[in-house]
Amino acid sequence: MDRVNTDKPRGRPRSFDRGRALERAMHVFWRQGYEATSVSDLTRAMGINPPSLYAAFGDKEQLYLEALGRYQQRRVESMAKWFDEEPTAKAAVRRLLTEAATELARAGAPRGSMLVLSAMQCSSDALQAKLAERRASVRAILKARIDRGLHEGELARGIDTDALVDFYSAVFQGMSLQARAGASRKRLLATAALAMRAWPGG
Amino acid sequence: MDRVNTDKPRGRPRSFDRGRALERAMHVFWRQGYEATSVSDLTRAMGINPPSLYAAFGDKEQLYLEALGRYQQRRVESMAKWFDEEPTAKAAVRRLLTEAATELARAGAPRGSMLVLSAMQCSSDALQAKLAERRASVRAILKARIDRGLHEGELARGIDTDALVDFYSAVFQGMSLQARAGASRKRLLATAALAMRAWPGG
DNA sequence: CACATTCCGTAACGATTGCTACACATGTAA
DNA sequence: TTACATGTGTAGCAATCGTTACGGAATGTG
Repeated sequence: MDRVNTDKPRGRPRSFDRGRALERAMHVFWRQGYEATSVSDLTRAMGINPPSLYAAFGDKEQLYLEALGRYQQRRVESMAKWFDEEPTAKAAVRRLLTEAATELARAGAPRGSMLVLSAMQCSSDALQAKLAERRASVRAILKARIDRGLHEGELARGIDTDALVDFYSAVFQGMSLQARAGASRKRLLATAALAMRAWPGG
Repeated sequence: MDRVNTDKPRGRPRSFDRGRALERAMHVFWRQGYEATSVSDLTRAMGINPPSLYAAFGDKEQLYLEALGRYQQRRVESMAKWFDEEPTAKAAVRRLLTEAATELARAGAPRGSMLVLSAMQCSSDALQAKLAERRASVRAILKARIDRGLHEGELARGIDTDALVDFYSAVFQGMSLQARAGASRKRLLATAALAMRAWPGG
């Protein structure tokens, strides 16, 4: 529903960069979570006043969902690339976890995955339901890659790929929390390496 | 500094059961987190009015810490028992994860570990620091049990027990988040079983 | 120029937040 | 009974919450 400005815009033009403002909002939400971020935190970080925020983004919840959407889009693109580059499901999962170790502990960005952290940083039931959908969509990408390994014969028939997805998702979520608590990239890599020992068939 | 009431109490006696009220507060905090729980949520659940809450527990933060302390104490006691009953470090870790699968998905209680969830449900830096200490103390118990296995020759010399502790902590944290998201006991058990495949030496 | 349209900044709305002043109730001690 | 000490309930504090009404500023169109 976003008009992409092919028509000539009428009225006073917006005096700030919408994308840049969204990026700033994303970082604030990522660092503090939905509930703990106030609209005045947002307006301060975005460099605009409340009416501009509401005109451009709807309300706090819509802004959060759009910010999370931007975060999720990038993560999904990265995952798709990694999964495509790696020849096997096992290598793909290893790649996911090792890249995660670097991303989750990156300096200059909030620690941990915004998507994982969002799970508990908000209490609205309506919002929680939407967040669950988004997490499910990321989970589905991982499951698709592992199932592909199954169909290609990399994994023995009868392997419970849902259980594998649960396990590696849990490891990723745990790494996310540990990154949040200050764990170094090196320690996250060690956890990722141990997790790969659980892959079927060694 | 709590006087244990061996002396005769003077003045009007408290008209509610402090322990029962604390228990109710614990459940509310556990379900909703620190930030998302308002004092009026607490007073409603505890069946008392704000002045009674403040007189008996200090303020919202102290009440949270005391409620979390009660939760933590029980968890620590359980862990100590399990770790003492199991003959090896590997069996102890397996026991921890399988018991966790049951506890985290127990009906009638909030899903997930209150201690794990607390990591991101509050934004005060001062509070975060105290929560980090508590998580560290639980982590230390696990590390002590694994190190015991090392000293008893169960684990090969040179094994990085810190890495093992990181890994199994991450798995526990991930299971906690998945329990929160609705994962069944059965699926949590499957994750626990996969995690045990990463134990050194199979 | 006027006009319509859209955005910006100020300023404030009602609701809720964590917390407490105050008057009264209820207990022990003299 | 009187004095003291403590808890309870009402009622409301200042601050902040998410949100918006309003008037003026900036643009395109006639």
